Parts: sequence; structure tokens; C-alpha cells
Amino acid sequence: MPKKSPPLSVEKRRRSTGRVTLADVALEAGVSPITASRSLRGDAPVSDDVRARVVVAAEKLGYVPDPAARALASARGASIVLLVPMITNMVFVDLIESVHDVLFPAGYQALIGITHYDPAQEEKLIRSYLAHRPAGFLVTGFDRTEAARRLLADSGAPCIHLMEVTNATGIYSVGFSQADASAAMTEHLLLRGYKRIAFAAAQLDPRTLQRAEGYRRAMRSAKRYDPALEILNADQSSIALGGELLAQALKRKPKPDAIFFCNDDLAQGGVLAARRRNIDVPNTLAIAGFNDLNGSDQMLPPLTTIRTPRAAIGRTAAMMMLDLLRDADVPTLNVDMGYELIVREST
Amino acid sequence: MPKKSPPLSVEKRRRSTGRVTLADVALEAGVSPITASRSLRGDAPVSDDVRARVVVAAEKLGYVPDPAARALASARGASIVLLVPMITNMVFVDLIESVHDVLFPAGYQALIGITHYDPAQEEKLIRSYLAHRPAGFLVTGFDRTEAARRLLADSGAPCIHLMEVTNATGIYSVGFSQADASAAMTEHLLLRGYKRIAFAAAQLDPRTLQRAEGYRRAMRSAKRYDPALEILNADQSSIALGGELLAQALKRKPKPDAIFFCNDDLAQGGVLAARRRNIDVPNTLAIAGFNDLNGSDQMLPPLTTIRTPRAAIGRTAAMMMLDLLRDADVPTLNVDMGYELIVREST
DNA sequence: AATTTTTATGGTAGCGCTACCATAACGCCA
DNA sequence: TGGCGTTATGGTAGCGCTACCATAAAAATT
Repeated sequence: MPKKSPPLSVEKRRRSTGRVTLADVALEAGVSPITASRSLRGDAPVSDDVRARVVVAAEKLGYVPDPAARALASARGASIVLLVPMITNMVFVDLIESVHDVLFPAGYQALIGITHYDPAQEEKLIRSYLAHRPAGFLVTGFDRTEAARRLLADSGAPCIHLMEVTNATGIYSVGFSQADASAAMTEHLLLRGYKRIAFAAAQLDPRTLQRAEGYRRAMRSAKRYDPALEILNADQSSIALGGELLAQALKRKPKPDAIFFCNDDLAQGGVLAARRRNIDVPNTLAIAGFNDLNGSDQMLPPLTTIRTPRAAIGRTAAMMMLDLLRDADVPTLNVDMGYELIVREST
Repeated sequence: MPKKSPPLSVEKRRRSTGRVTLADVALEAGVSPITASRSLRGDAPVSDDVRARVVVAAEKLGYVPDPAARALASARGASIVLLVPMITNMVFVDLIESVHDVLFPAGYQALIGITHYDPAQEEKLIRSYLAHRPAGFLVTGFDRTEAARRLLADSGAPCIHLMEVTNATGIYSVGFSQADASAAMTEHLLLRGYKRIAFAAAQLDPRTLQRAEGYRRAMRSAKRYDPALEILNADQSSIALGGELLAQALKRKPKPDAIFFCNDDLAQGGVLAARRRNIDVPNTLAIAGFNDLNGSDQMLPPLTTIRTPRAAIGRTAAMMMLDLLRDADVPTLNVDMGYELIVREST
């Protein structure tokens, strides 16, 4: 007769977390855990009645899959990294929101990284996010370090570039031509009869520089390009800075009769400053912006601007990412979402 | 003599991911994996030279811990859930950024959930985020379902409430008194000699209603409260709506000589609309806002408002969360970050 | 009817890490 | 000197899930 019962009690389960696991669901449905896993993921041949039984069991027990376990076992998680330059710029907030609104209902968690317009910082972020085994990457623009590019390529996770377009092959991108949009605005001003059109920009990130390029292209082909009319400032863009750039522009020679600001923050500051100085907009001076931010239609006068499809870009890119992940055919590598010239009273 | 060698080749490693693991680091340092784990986490007794050896080995091999494996093994991940009502409101963007800036360098990933001001949605989000085994929760305000409250409590993860303060015990919160701030602005207007001060609000979320309460309190104690001067609108707040609310306010009887908008979006729309109608601000009509958003100082005239410490709230709460997680003593349960009355020309 | 191919299911063994327990080595005090 | 706590390290066994392989049954082919 044994002196002692075995040290393990009947219900051992050393570190029970109380969580409903896939094994519980499988038991309830009378199948093996693997079959349950396949039934719930739907990526393998499972008979319809088994799948239904598993789904019912999962529902009944309130089963919620564990993302950590899933990521560990499959070497690919349910998170998608979204790298943006900053979030104090509403353009990127709109982007984040639209991406989130598509990915979250599909079961993916957007991990937001902020690069502060610094390629080195972006590279560090990519390195650290790779440890999370993300399913994919959504990155802003094409300007990054060679190492970052290689990290992304080697990760095996799909990567979509946002906000700009390229005609490079084998690259996924969703955006619009910043240069074309900027040229279109410049042409609008030329068509309205303005002759000395200044271009005022801050931040000087890649997209801002592309806009400058579009402005130059349009001005040159109208034979009106004059480098003296470019006001480029590396500081961070803000409404207050718009007023300062307006003051600087008005001191230039020749004195501009129109100012095209590279974004609406600056342009809003510009119209407010003009008003403060009793400058007649648009008769003495036209003012144009870029992005059509909230409030631009309420300015005095309402602001002529370029409406950029940032929400549509986010949505489209997120849906493309989902297609890539369930590896459906994704034929369109580069999607140009266009832009829209919004003419209001400021020009 | 065995006819066949065993089926497993020397280097089996069925599903090698190529990743540098803790075991690799341990081997390099000549210790066991557990000791390596302890050395890198620093939460257990390890001799200094062993710890140093492990750190060097980790550095040399470029070891990056796997968050998924860590979460799975420890039933507590390195992510912190941050639930905000929306991100198209700059107040919450500032909050997100400041939280992120503290948590990310400390090795925590902020998971951002958007509740759309809907407690039911928030409850769903909490349920789904619990599957991620977050280390903690940062939530906005106190208004939530009973089930959500229980889920948070049962999770065992610390929870800090943002933006408001309470004197309930055993609850962590970092914020300020919305009602007091609102009352202070109302008193400022009364002191300036305005008598028929309207309160114009949109969205009508809990914090907006607290501001309304603060307004009422101040108006009542000055014996000037008149329900006819409250303009409450459930639509989403925007600059354009501010103009509409101004128009509505001016039709009320008695006709207000000041309008206190519950936030700066509306107030900015208000001053712009007043300007458009050639109303003299502040002589015919004073306008005040709340939050001190970007651009309010550039309005015509610059806007009197309440500067809310949202960045400081995010920072403080995030640091408090880090303290709670390394379970240092966190004596201050409710932190009032205060507010600041910014008087400009609009009042 | 015998064979191959396809389809549905299960068994096993990890993914990389840490909780728990055990153990050895080192004091400390009586 | 022996018992007892304390400190540093290691062994083992999972956390919950899925990749890989095997196998049985069904269908298609010869």
C-alpha cells in the first residue's frame, strides 16, 4: 500500500491562466485542437459541419484567440506597423484613422511609429518593430536608409509606401503626385493672372520638396520662374509661421502678387496675417494652400487649396495590405489616388 | 549493428527562424537561459559579473527579446492600451503623443483604441485588447459601462484614468477639473463686465457636460444664470459649427454680449464668423474658447481660452504607469494637473 | 479491381520565453 | 560544529498556438 499519493494533484495545470483556450473549444466541439485551429482560421480543408460545430463551441465558450501565442507559433503576428513622420500634422492623423478603421475590424492591430522625419530614427523603429513579427509594413514615402530598405525586404512582410507614387516596379505604393498637384495649383494662379507667385514652405521634408519642384516646373514653363520668390524655411510648420513667411515674402523683390504655401497650416496663418495687415486678399495678394485642412473653408477669405486624398490613401493601402496578406492577386502595384483643386475666394 | 541512422539529422531545428534567441545569448555567456533572462530583466538576484557577461553577449549577438514569447510566458505583455474617444480632435493627439513619448523608450508599445465616445464600443475594445495581455490600461474619463469597469478590475492590470479627476479612493487618475476650469473662464468674463454670457457647446460628451456645469455654477453664484443662454448641440464639433452656433446665439433673447464656446474649434469658427458679420469682438461681443489649440493665438482677434495640460497629463500618467508596473510605491492616486487661463484680445 | 490522387483529420513537437521548484554554496548565530 | 536561513544558479515544464508530418477515408484514375 503506497504511503503517499503522487505529488501531483488531479488537477495539476501549473500556471493556469483561466483563459479559454483552443483546446477547450476543441474538446467542446469533439475535434482535435488543430482541426479547431483550422476551422477558425479557414485556411485549410475542413468539412462544413465540423467547422460549424467549432464555431458554435467557440461562441459558446467565449473563445478569444491569443495574439501572442499565435505570433509565436506562426512567426507572423496580427499587427501591422504604420510609420508616419509625426502626428501633430492632421494629414497623418487622417491617414492613421483611415488605416485603423480598415485594419482593426479585420483583426489587425496597427502599431504606430513616429519617425520625426528622420531616416535614422525610422531605421531604428523598423529594427525594433521587426521583433514584434508584424504581418506587414505601411511606410510614408520612399526616402529611407539603404539598411532600412534591406530590413524591410528581408523581413518577408509586405510593405506599402504611402502618400507618394513611383513608377519603379515591384514596389507597392498608394498616393498621388505631390509635384503634379503643386504644379496644378501654380497653373491655377498663373491662369488667374498672377505673375509674381511666391512659394513659401517649411519643414522641407521630401514631399514638401516635391511640391517645390512642381511649382518650379509650372513657373518655368510659363517663363515666370524667379528663385527670389522661393521662401524655404526648415522650421516646423505652424499657423504662426505662416504669418512670418508672409511678412518675409512681402519684402522680396520682386514683391509677389500671390503666395502659394506648401500646406494649409501656413496658408491659414498667411491669410490671418494678411487680414491683420489690412492686405486685400485676393486683389492685392492671392493666397493658396495645400491639403484642405479643417478650417480652410472658414478662413477670411476662404482658402483656395489642394484637397489631398489622405483618408482614401489610408483606406486603399490598408485594403491592399489585407489582400496581400491573404495572398490574393494584387495586380496594381502603384495606385495614384489623384488630387482635387479647390478654388475658393483667396485667389 | 543498426541498419539505419536515426531519422533526425544532426541539426534538426524543425522550424528555425534564424532569430537570435535567449538560448544563444546564454550559450555565448556560458550561463543557463534562465540566468540570462534574469540578467537582462534585472528583477532577480544575479551576481554582477554574470550580469555583465550576459549583457555583453546580448550586445555582441544583437539579441532583441521577442515580445510575443515574453507575453506568452509571463501572461503579461509589454503593451499598454490607450483608449481615447477620437483622434481627429487635437487634444487627444497631444495626449497620444506624450504617452507614446514616455512609454516607447521604456520598451512599451502603446495600443491605441478609439471609442467614438461610445461606452459600448469601449467595452468591446477592452474585451478585445485583453486578449493581448496588456500590462496596463490608460482610459479617458470615468464614464463607462459596469461591465467595462469589471473587466478592467478583473484583468489585474493597472488602470489610470485621464483628463478628469475624482476624489473616489483606490482609483488612479491624472487630469484636471473640467468644471473648475470652465467656471474660471466664466468668472473671467463676469469680471470683465459681460452680463449675458452664452455657453455654446457641441459633442456633449462627459467632459463637455462638466464644463457646462462649471459655467452654470459660476453664472448662478453671480445671479446671472439664464437657461436661454445655453446652446447645446449634439453634432460633432468643428470650426464650421462654431459659426453656426454663433448665429444661433445671436438670435437668443436676451441677446448675449459674450459667448463661451466649450472648445477652441468652435471658438475659432465663432471669431471668424463674427469677423465675417462685422461684429466687433470683443466690444460688441466677447468670445472665449477652451483648450488653447494651435492657431487660437493667431485668430482675429487672438482668442481668450483655457490652456489645458494634456501633454503633461499624458506624460505624467505614462510615468505613473511605469512606476506601477515596476511596482514602486505610487502614493498619489489622483493627480490634478490644473489649467491656465490665457487672456487674449477676444474678451 | 488495383492504383494513384485528393481531402479531411490527428499527433507531435516546437515557437522563445519565464514561473516554479530544486539545489548548491555561502554565511550566520547559538 | 551543526542547524538554518539567505543568495546565486540551474532544471523542468509549460504559456497557447500552429507548422510539419502522418494517416485514414474518399474520390478519381488507370
